[in-house]
Amino acid sequence: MRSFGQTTRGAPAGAAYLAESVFCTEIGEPACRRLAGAAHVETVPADKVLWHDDAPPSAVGIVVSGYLRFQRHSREGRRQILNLTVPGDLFGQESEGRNGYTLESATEATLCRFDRRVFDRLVTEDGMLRRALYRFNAGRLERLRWLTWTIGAMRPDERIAAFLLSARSYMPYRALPDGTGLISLAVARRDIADLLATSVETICRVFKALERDGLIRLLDPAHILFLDIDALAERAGLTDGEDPCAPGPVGPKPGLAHGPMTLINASCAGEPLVSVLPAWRGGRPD
Amino acid sequence: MRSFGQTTRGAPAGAAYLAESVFCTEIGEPACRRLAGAAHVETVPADKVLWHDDAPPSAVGIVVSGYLRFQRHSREGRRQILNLTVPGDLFGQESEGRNGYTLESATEATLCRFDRRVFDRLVTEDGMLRRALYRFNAGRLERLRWLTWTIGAMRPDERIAAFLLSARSYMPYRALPDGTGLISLAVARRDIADLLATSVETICRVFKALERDGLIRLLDPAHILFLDIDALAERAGLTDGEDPCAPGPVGPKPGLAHGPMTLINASCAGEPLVSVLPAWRGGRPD
DNA sequence: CGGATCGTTGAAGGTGATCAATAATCGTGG
DNA sequence: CCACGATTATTGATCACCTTCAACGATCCG
Repeated sequence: MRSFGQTTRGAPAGAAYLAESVFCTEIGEPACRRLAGAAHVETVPADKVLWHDDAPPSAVGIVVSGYLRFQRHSREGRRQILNLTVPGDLFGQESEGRNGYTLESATEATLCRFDRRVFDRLVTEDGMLRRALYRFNAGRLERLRWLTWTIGAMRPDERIAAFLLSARSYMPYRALPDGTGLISLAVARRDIADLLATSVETICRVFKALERDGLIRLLDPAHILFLDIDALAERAGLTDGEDPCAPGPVGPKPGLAHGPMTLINASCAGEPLVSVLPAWRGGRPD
Repeated sequence: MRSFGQTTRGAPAGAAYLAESVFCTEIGEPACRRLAGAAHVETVPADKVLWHDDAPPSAVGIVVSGYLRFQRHSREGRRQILNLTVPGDLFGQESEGRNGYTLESATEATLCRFDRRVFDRLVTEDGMLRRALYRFNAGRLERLRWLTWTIGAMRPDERIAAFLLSARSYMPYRALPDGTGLISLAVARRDIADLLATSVETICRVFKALERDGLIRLLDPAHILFLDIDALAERAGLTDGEDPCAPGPVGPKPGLAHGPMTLINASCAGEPLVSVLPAWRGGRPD
């Protein structure tokens, strides 16, 4: 199932993926049909560079599954992730600036790419597509505001709690009947750290602290059971229960617009959860 | 000259301001003329709330002079400024999210406001205006990326040095023939601190440290003389001399599009600079 | 002149990054 | 199947940095 290390290509079969995506319903029937002709599906391994600042942004498309990181490096090796591109998101439009940005895959990812010329021409012709792009950019801006706010005004432990809560809307998450919830952290610690402007060690420690206090339970490095979501929100600094925005899907219905994403297959009732979890095989949540 | 504490209104006289603004050349002749009819100029004192999240965003317009802060407060009193709206910028479009954002004047500011209904109608009708709005949003996003990167990956002293350099393009700045430069910090320490996610004390100390090292000279709290711009860039973490983006004007020619902004009236040659500086009368750079 | 705000300076203390070591897991190859 | 190296997650200890608290001086406004 995992075709690591090499890139699989699928030609216009991408139409199938496209048809059921939120993006397609956003841009309307005609644009979707014309785009489907110029689409092809591609699966890239983790940590693959999609483009950096000098390479022209030949890539436009939507993420079918997996996660991309839009980031910037400093000469001293420091890194800041500015956007986590999640399934359903559009990518390739970020290339406005000529700064040292890089777009990489954070996990193995399946992408539905469009030919850029076709895409650009369609943008000039189709008003509905333009409006959708406008909304996407507005969503990007709002997500970045959330991130900036979180990094600038929150302590690391608050950031991490807030991130966990927000991740419910764009990472495999299953609310269980007893009020708890099971989440699958799709990206590595390092990426979470560089997104939240902290260190992997701090993330570990905060996770353990949250577990000590009975807010979460660490099943394995990639799976966390939320035991007390309200207390978690308390930790995150928001007295109101719900997170406002956070790096989630940018579509019109954030939190619902998952697109093709496999949910965790967990038992429903009081059954021991660990037993139904796939052994953590590094290959991240399936 | 300073009508502090009360708000002065000027009716359609705003057309004059509008005509010479970058914004107007951006949106084209016809849109500009129609907008001028619905424009009126208003001068607000510092620290005036233009809107917060519950109040409908009745305000749309461009900043003629002065600075606005787009910010978010936490319950514990922490604040993060997410955008510094500078002369020439469009404001009032940020209101997408329903989060706890606030738009306030950071200094006394002169605004050219548009009737929102006229503006919205014009947006639906005029494609050139729409394209200009798109560019403005793209610029906003790029500026926020710079801020997020700076806060997340830089140390406080690096942030402050980078901020000083970037401020050259959107605050009163005068390059002097001998290679130095004189800048007028238009906003208070507190605002700089909350923009860069640090404290006013740290800003003071870093300023003093930069002065000790001969990079700058503190003339008075609002005026700084840049003595060694290259070394300043070095401190800012960028080995390349120039700052890439930073919170500057969002127009097509960042750094040049000052619009109506008074420059520092300083002597040109080796004359003592302090003598020509207006005594710092709290009222910020005129 | 008195109150308020802002900027500057000093001291202290906590916090989180950094370094270092161990454990666990995966991929490879035998 | 097992050994091996590489990568990642975890845990511990140390320390520098920066925030916080406090006090003072300067300026503005009444």
